[in-house]
Order: sequence, then structure tokens, then C-alpha cells
Amino acid sequence: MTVMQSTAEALGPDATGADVCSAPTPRRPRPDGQDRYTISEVVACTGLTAHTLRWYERIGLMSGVDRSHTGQRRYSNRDLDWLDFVGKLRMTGMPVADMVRYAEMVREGESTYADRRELLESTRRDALTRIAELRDALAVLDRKIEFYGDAGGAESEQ
Amino acid sequence: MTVMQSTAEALGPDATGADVCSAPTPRRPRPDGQDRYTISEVVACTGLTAHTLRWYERIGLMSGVDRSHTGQRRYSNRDLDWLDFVGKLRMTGMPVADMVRYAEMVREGESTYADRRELLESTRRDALTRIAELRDALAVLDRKIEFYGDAGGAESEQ
DNA sequence: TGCTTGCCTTGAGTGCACTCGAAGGTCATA
DNA sequence: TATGACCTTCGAGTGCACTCAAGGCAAGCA
Repeated sequence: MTVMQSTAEALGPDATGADVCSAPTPRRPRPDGQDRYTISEVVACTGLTAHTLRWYERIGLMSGVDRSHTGQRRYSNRDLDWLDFVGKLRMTGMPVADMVRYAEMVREGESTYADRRELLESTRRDALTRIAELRDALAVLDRKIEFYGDAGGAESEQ
Repeated sequence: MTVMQSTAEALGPDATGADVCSAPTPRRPRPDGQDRYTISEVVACTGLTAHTLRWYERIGLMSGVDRSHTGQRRYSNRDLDWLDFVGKLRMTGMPVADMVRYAEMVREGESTYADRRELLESTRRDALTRIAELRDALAVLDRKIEFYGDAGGAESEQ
């Protein structure tokens, strides 16, 4: 398992090696070597808008995106992997500012491992809290729904 | 269990009966009859700001809050119960506009049971989706954290 | 009497995460 | 040569959920 596949996150020349942990390798439209996607292709496969992709780059959440000879963006499989990861972080509710901070740490290299871990752990805690809150809300919802289900209408309810 | 307790949601004169489903009765600072809380007391026990409480009223998310002879708000146990429920809805990520719609349906009475149920069911589905997304993100996070945990630093990572 | 505290109203401002518009460049095809 | 699709940048606009400011009233206390 030492193949240098497209699973490392791409943040320019700093992401130098294989990613041993992004396990379930996502299937990419094109193999490495031919992975030069236009922005509209990336739009098609990520669901993000072109505006958002450019904005990610502007704020430093995405850097080192290659360009064509005419200056147009050409995304790589690594870039797609990074966007996937950013999507996960977004799912957890992590603020974009924190994602940018994380991206900066990746660019700074190995010296930031501890800080990166800390950031991800706090994100993890937040996600667990959110799940607990959702379960809690779900329980209330279920009770209400049940009430509306079998209430022909004797009692009044919220 | 026919006691007219403080567990019915309070939305003015429309919430006419007992609430058979808000099961784990929350302990309120004061018993029914003496439940006339000032806005600052409600701030203290809900964690919402006074601004937010007034705003909820303004947009129709909260109606029929009693007033003192000088025009100050006096919240009841029922109001607190409603705020609790609103908090749960907020946890699910339901937009405030939908909560207002729900509140309006409650004011309209029993004829809206089916619609209310439908709204809550779609909210429930959203909550389940969110939980699944969070689990998914959590799995990725766990892998990353593990990587940072035992990586002295051979590989490069996102 | 004056001061402080707590509340009231209306309307404007904030922060976040996009989202869009305008003006213009490049390129393949007709 | 021109048409249309697609790209670029920069700056401004949007929608949501609050959040705050200004100005004022009423009650309690020194």
C-alpha cells in the first residue's frame, strides 16, 4: 500500500506524500496524470458552485490549484480529495475561518501536527454534541408526531 | 393524568387543553398560578437573550405573552414549555420561518393537525439525515485524528 | 429630588457563508 | 469574422438569525 495515489490532500507543493488514512478511496472521473478538471467539471462532481470554488481559493481554503496556459483553473484528483474533506468539515459545522486555519497549518508542514490534531478533536467533540442534541430533539419530535398520529382531536396540542 | 398542568404549549387562548405528550415534565422555578416571570428571569433560565425573546414575539414565533400593568412582559410556565420546544426545533436546524408557520398552525387549532404532523415529519427526516452526515464526517475525523496521533511524522497529511 | 435599574419600542446593524453582476479575455466551431 | 460557451477578477448583494442602539417610561431608593 505504498502507491502514491490520489488520496493525499492537495494543498500545493506542501502535500508531499501519500495519505495513509483517507481510506475508502473515492472513484475519480480520471486517473492520476490525466486529472486536470475544469471548474465546471468540479462543479458537476462536487455540487459546489464555480463562485464558491473561486471564493474558497481567494480566502485561502484552497491553494495551489494549477492553471492552463490561458490562466484557467485545472483541478487535480488531490484537489477533489481536499474538497471532499472540506465538505466533511462543513458537515460538522466547523466555521470556514477554522478550515482556513487548518489549511494554513497543512501548508506550514509537519510542525503543526499537534495543533491540527487539537483542532480536529475539538471539531469531533462538537460533532458528538450535535448528534446528542439531535437525538434529544428527535425524541421530542417522535412524541409529537405520535400525538398527531392518533389524535382524532380530543386534546389540544402545540 | 387529567391535571391541567404547565406542560401544554402556550400560544395564547388557543392552547386549550392538557398536553398528553410532553412527557418528562421540566421542573419550573415557580408553580402554576405564581408563574409570572420577567424577561430577565426567562433569559436566566433559557439562555436566550432578551433581544431574542422580543424578536421571537415580533415575528410571531411566540404570541400571547402576558403583560404587567406597566406593559412589561410576564412569561408563564406554558411560555417556558413552548420555548423549550422551540429550542428543540432549533436544534434540528429547522428554519425560523417554518417554526413561525408551525406556531401559526397551533393558533389556528385542530384543523391543522395533519399539516403540523407533516411539518414535524419532514423535520424529523432532516434530523436523521443530519445525524447520518455527522456520523460520516466523524468517521473521517477519527481516521485523521488517529493519523496525527501516531504519526511522529513520516508521511505528509492534509 | 435625583439617580439607578429594568424594562419598553422601533429601526438599523452584524457576521456568516455564500452568491451574483459587470466588464472583459480566450477559444472552438460555423 | 463572428457567435457562443466558458473563463477571469473585483466588488457588491443576499438571506438568515440574531444583535444592538437610541430614546423613553416606571418603580425603587438615598
